[in-house]
Amino acid sequence: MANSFTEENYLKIIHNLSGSEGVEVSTNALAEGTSTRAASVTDMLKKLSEKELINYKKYQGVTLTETGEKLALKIIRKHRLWEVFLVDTLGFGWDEVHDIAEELEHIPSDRLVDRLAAFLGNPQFDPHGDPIPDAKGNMPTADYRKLSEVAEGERVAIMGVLDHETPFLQHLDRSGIMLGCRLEVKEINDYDKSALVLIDEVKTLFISQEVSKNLLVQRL
Amino acid sequence: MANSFTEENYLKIIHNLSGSEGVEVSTNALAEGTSTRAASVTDMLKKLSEKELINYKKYQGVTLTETGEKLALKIIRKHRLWEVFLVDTLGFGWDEVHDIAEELEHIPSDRLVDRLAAFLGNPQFDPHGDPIPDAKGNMPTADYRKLSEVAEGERVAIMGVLDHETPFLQHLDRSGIMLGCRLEVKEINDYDKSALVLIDEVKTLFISQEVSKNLLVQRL
DNA sequence: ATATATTTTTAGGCAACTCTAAATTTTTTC
DNA sequence: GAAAAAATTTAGAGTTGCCTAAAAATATAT
Repeated sequence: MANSFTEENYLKIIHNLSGSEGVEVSTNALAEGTSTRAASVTDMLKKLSEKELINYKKYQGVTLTETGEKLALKIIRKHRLWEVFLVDTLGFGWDEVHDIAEELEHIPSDRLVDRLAAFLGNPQFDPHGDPIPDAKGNMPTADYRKLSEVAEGERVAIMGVLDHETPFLQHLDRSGIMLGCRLEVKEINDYDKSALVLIDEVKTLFISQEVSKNLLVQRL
Repeated sequence: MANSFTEENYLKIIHNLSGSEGVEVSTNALAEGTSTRAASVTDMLKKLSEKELINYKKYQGVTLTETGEKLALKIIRKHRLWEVFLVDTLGFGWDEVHDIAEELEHIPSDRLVDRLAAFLGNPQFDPHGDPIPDAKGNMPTADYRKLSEVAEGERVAIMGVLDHETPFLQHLDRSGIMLGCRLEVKEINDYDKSALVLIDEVKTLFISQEVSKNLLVQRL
């Protein structure tokens, strides 16, 4: 009755695609998320459904059951704690840790996770600003806005990113943008919605809407 | 051409059963080591042989090729480094880490291993006293003797264990025996070869031959 | 040196997870 | 509200790693 690496990945991806409201996830979305074919997804959905980890009715998409949700949160907790470890303890860049954490998240010892969390100081957010559920599955709350939704004149701090891909994170690195940076939105260009921002009171920079849509901020 | 979790386990076990002289390992020994049946072992040996990771001739046992040996050492390096991490960094007992390290050893990033080693201070020995190969596969040398081979009157330090199972390690914990302890062999009982030893100049203790055969020591 | 015991391999098969191709259901469009 | 398009499921099959039962090779013993 243990759950395989593959099953765990499905639960995690269903959770991520399902959002906080627990919306139905489609077979095709899962095929894309798992990099497999839709037919393979259907097979796995039957299996997860038999194990009562998901609610599945043919052609209707899936949601996690309570048990499935708990398992998903456990895996997400592990993934994010390992990311903190890789960045804070081992000195990896935030653009390098996703794939390694993807493997580490399936190591199955509860005691390991709890000790790791304690060693790291029970962090609430990972290196990309994503919340880390506690051992009971409670997510720290944090209502962030996208930088693209901030009005001219507002002063905000960068709290997270929505795009976790290496190219985006490296672009931020090259621009000198990192978590915790303080921004003042000086001007928003009417034509392309790019923003002129003052970073940490020292440097001004243009940020395209493409980028600002993927930056999460909090009012200062 | 990547190697699976299972293949890696075979290489590691072949290495461990093969000893430093690279002696042939039998199918049955592998069946025992992998907790599978001999027929399954034969299947896997064919596969590893095709990949040129082992030298295999039917009915003749197997040895590692140079490539196989390098891979095995890499896995052993990872296993032992993770054990150091679990004990030194996370505070696990030396009797608790084997199974977790057994999983962690298959995480595949070279950069991860190197950074982990650096973070731990490039340790040469794991919590059980086993040598940790460096990134090139060189084993630190250490010629230890078994405590059971030490003569009356000698003074030695405990450097490692041969039995890695939880019950043995817990027995040592309860007896107050740990790596680095200094022993003076006061007396060896003729009848059952048990030894009366003085530990760290403060405490005397009887050690059965069963135990002393599994303790590795070095002359002081 | 031959019979017996042991070890190892072959043969055939099962479970997990994947695939392609074809069939079915749902959604969209006119 | 059909017909066309898109999404999903079924059918049949491949790979990996495991199994049992039976056959073949090697080792042991008298």
